Amino acid sequence: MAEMVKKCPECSGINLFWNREKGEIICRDCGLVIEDKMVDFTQEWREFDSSQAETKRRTGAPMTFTQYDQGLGTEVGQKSDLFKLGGAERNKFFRLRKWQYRISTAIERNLKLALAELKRVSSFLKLPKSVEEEASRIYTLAVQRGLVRGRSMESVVAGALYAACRRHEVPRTLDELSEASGIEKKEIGRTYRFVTRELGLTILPSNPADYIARFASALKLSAETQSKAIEILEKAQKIELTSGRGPTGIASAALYVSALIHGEKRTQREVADVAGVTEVTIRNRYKELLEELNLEKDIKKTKKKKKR
DNA sequence: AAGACGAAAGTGGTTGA
DNA sequence: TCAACAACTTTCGTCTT
Repeated sequence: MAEMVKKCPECSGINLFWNREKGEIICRDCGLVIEDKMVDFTQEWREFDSSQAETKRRTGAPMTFTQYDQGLGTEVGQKSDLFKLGGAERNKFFRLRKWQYRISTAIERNLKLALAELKRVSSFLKLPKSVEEEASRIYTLAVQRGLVRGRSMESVVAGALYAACRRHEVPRTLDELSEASGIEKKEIGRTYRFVTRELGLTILPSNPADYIARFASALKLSAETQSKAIEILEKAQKIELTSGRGPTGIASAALYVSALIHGEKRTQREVADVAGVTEVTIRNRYKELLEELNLEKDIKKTKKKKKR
């Protein structure tokens, strides 16, 4: 009995990702959340002032970084504490509370705006919830360390998202982030580097294989072609053809070759557009792949097959 | 005619003195 | 801080299918 392979109902991709913590199954190709056990009936979470917080905030809320203070706030004292204090102490108390209020409202305001923007960009790119959560966490940390100062809020948001994508092995290119957020590519790259360095986030160099699934589905290539492309990538990595080169270029070249081998030819132009690189780059990588992995025979084989 | 190929010049980013 | 450098892009002419 053949086991049923789960497919994404949206794009029928097979590259599904099970996020155990959140109980979600996510399609890595199109970002669709396929199974989400926690049906979300929650009310609108935004609070506009502390009185609304009283009515809108629910006790026992899950701690989340998409909420500006992770759903948990700290305040300097309550009025009832005042009875315990003397005059000088009392003044100090008010001063502290005033400052606390000022600082927290400034950060709060920033976070509310930023997280709204973050959600917008995230949903535009159809990113899974787990990535959005991670990005929110990164952004929150960045704000707390004052890393946003001197930079536009949007660019830090984009940088945080970019970092979160890489950490969750669902990389998006800088171009995609740029399109979604309206921030220049180099600006995103800069804030991304800055933020990750300052926060000491370790980011693995992105793996070309992570791009394959998404590019392949955009080009409507078969699953066999996909796995062949990944196979090629692995070989290429072993002989260190991949180091130092842009991961998208390598991924697209591998995909291009693999499509040729399986007789599902796509033009260099098509692959280049999807991957966000130029034909020239594909050609260069493609040439290297052919030379180093002697794949010519595989391609010739499929050509002969076609003639018959 | 379209796609593939390759050369040449330009760009943005990294590295090492 | 500056220059050398590698990767990648843009542009354009030529070859192949």
